[in-house]
Amino acid sequence: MMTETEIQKPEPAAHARASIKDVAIHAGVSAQTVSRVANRATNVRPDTRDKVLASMKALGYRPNSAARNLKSGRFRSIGVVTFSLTTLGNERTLDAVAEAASTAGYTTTLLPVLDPTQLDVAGAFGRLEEQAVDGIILIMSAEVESPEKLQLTAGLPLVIVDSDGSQPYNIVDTDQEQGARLATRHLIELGHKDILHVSGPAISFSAKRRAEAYLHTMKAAGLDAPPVLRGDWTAASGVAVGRQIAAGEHPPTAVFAANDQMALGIMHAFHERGWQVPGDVSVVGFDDAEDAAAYWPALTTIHQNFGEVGKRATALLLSMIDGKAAPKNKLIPTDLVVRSSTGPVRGQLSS
Amino acid sequence: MMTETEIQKPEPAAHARASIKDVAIHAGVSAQTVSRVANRATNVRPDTRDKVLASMKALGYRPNSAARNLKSGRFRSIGVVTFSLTTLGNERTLDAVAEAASTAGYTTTLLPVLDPTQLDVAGAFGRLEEQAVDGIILIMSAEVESPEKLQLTAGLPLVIVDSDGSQPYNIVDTDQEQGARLATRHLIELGHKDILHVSGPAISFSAKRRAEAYLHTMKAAGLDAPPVLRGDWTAASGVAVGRQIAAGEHPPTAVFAANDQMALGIMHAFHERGWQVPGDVSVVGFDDAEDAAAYWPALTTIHQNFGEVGKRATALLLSMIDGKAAPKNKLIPTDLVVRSSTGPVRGQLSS
DNA sequence: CTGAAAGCGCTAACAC
DNA sequence: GTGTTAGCGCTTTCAG
Repeated sequence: MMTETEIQKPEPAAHARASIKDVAIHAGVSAQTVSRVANRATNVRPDTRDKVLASMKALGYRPNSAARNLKSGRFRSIGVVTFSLTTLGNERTLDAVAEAASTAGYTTTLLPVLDPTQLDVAGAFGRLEEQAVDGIILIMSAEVESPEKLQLTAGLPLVIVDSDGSQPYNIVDTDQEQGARLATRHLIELGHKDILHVSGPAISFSAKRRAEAYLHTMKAAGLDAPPVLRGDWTAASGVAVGRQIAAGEHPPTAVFAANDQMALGIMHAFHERGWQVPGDVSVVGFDDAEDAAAYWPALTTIHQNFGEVGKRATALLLSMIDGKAAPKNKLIPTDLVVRSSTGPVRGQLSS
Repeated sequence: MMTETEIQKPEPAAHARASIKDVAIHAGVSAQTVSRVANRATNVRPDTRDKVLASMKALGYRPNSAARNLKSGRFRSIGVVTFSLTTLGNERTLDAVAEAASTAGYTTTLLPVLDPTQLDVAGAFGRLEEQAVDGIILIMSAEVESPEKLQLTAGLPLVIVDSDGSQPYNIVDTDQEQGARLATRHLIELGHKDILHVSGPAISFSAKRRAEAYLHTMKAAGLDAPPVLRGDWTAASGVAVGRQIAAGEHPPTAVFAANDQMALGIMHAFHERGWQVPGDVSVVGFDDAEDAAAYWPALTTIHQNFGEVGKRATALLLSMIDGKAAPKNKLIPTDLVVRSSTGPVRGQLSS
C-alpha cells in the first residue's frame, strides 16, 4: 500500500514531450503556424516566428517523428539486415551505408538476424516488413541457404550485397571473379606454378566465386590446381589450414587465401614452421583489411572497395524507394595491392 | 505528352500497403477486430480470426509501425551515436548493443556523426532528439572535445560508453585503469624495467586513462617511466612509432601499446629492424582484437569485453527508458591474455 | 465476442 | 500571413 501523500510521477517514460499544440497555446498561435516554423516555411512573419521559436525553446519542443512518418508514409530510414558485424568487411560496408544514408537524410536501422536459419522461416523474415524502414539492404555474406525465401519481402524495396546473382533482386557487390583473377594472375606472373587456394566456408557465395575464378585462371594458364582447402574466414582457421599445408609433403610455392584474416593465420603457421614469406612461399590475401600493411610481412592483397559497395547499394535502394527505375547487379571492381608477401619463386623447399 | 491509354501507376513509392481498414472491409469485419487479431488478443472467435488472417494474407497486410508509434509514444528503437565503425572496437560494442536490443524487441538506429565537431554545435546534437528513438547510446571513444555540450540531449535517456567519468551521465565502460595496470604489471613481473608506453591520441579518454595507469604502476614499482609515445590507434601509426623506437639509442626491453593495432605495427617495425619479439623486446597490446592470436608472434594483450559493455549499456538504457532507476558508471573488468609476444628480459640489445 | 467513436501529433488543403 | 478542417493507421475506451 502506498500513502497518498507521496506524489508519484505517473508517466512510465520519464520524458513527456511537449506537442505542437502545447507550443501553439504557449505562443498564442495556431498549431499550423508552429508547424510552419518547425518546417522553415517562409510565409511567417518574423516576429511571429520569433515568438514561436521562443515557446519551442521554453517547452523543449521536439517534433514527433512518428506523427510525421504517419503523415508522410515514409520513415526516412533504411534497414540493414546482417548476421554479424564483427566478421568480414560487413562493418565497413555498413559504415558506408550509414554515411550515405545520413547524407541523404536517412537513418540506418540495424535488423540483426541472430540465427541465420531464422531467415528461412517465413514469419521471421516477414517481421522485417513491420519495421519502420522504407527499404532493406541485406548484407548477407551468403549465410542464407535458400535466398528464394527472400521473396517474402515482396513489399519492400530490397538490395542485396553479396549473392550468387541468380536471384531476381537488385544486387551490388564486389566483383569477386575479377579480384580472384587478379590475385591468381599475380602469382602466375611471378612464376609460381604450385598455387594453392584456401577458400572460405562452402556456404558463402563470395568464397565460391573466388574459388571458381581461381580455378578458371589456373586452367587458362595451363596450370594444375591442387584441391581447394577450406577455412571459415577467421584467422584461427587460417592458422589451422596453414599448419596443415606446412605439414604436407608437397608444399606449394604460393598460397592465395580467400581473405586477409586467413592469410594472416596462414603466414603465422608458416613462420612457426620456419618458412620465409615470400622467400619460401608467397601469400596473397583478399579484402585489403585495414591492418594488412602492418602484417608481417606486409600483405599483398586484393583491395575491396567496401565503401563504394555500401554507397552504391544505398543509392540504389534510395532510388528504388523513390520509385525510380535503377540499374541492377552493379559489380564494383577491385585492385591488386602488391606489398611484401609475394615474390618470385626461389628454391625448392626442404620438407 | 503522354497518351491516355497508357495506364500509369500513380504511387510515387511503389509499395502501397494495405491498411487495417482494407483488411476489415475484405474480411467483412470492423477495423477493431483486425487490430485484435493483429495483436493476438484472445477474445476473438476462432472462425473470425481465421477469416481475418486470410484477408491479411490475401492483401499482404503489415501493420504500420508509424501509427503504432504514434499511439504508444514509443519507437522501440535505440539510437547509437558513433563517429566511425571501422576504428577500434566500436563495431564489437555496436554488435552487442544491436543483439541485446533485438532480444528486447528493440531495433538499433545508427546516428552517425560524420564530423565530430558537429556534436559541439547545439543544433546538430539537438537533431538527434527528433530521431525516432527512445534513448541514445553514445559510443564516443572520446572524440568529443567538450562533453558538457551533451547536456543538449536533456530530453532523452542517454548512456555513454567511454568517457572521462566526470560527466553527470550514465556510463558503461571497460575498466581502463585495471587493464593498463594488468599489462604493466605483467611486464614488470617478467623482470622488465625499461618499459615504454605507446598511447593513443591525446583527445581520447581511454588513451589518457591507460597512460595514467601505466605511469602509476611504474611509479608504484619504483621504476622510471620514459616519456609516453603517441600513435593514433592505427596500425600504420604503430609502424611509425615502432620505427622511431627501433632507431632510438636506448631501446626498451618491453613496450606496452595502448591497443592491438598499434602493437601489430610496432612488432612489424621491430621485425624490420631484425629484433626478435619477445627475445629482444616484449610487446603487450590492449583490446584482444579478433586476430591478435594470429599476429606474429601471437600477441599478449588485455582482453576487453566489448560484448559485455554493449550488453550492459543497452540494459541500462532500456531500464532508463522504462523509467526505472539504474546503477551508474559500470566498469567492466578486463583480463590479461598471455600469448607469445612477451617473455623475460634476456640480453642487452645491440643497437 | 464485436463494433463505433475518439484521438495520438502532425501537416496538406483550403479558408480568411 | 495565419487559422481551420480533416485525416494519415492504429489502438484505447466504451457500447452493444
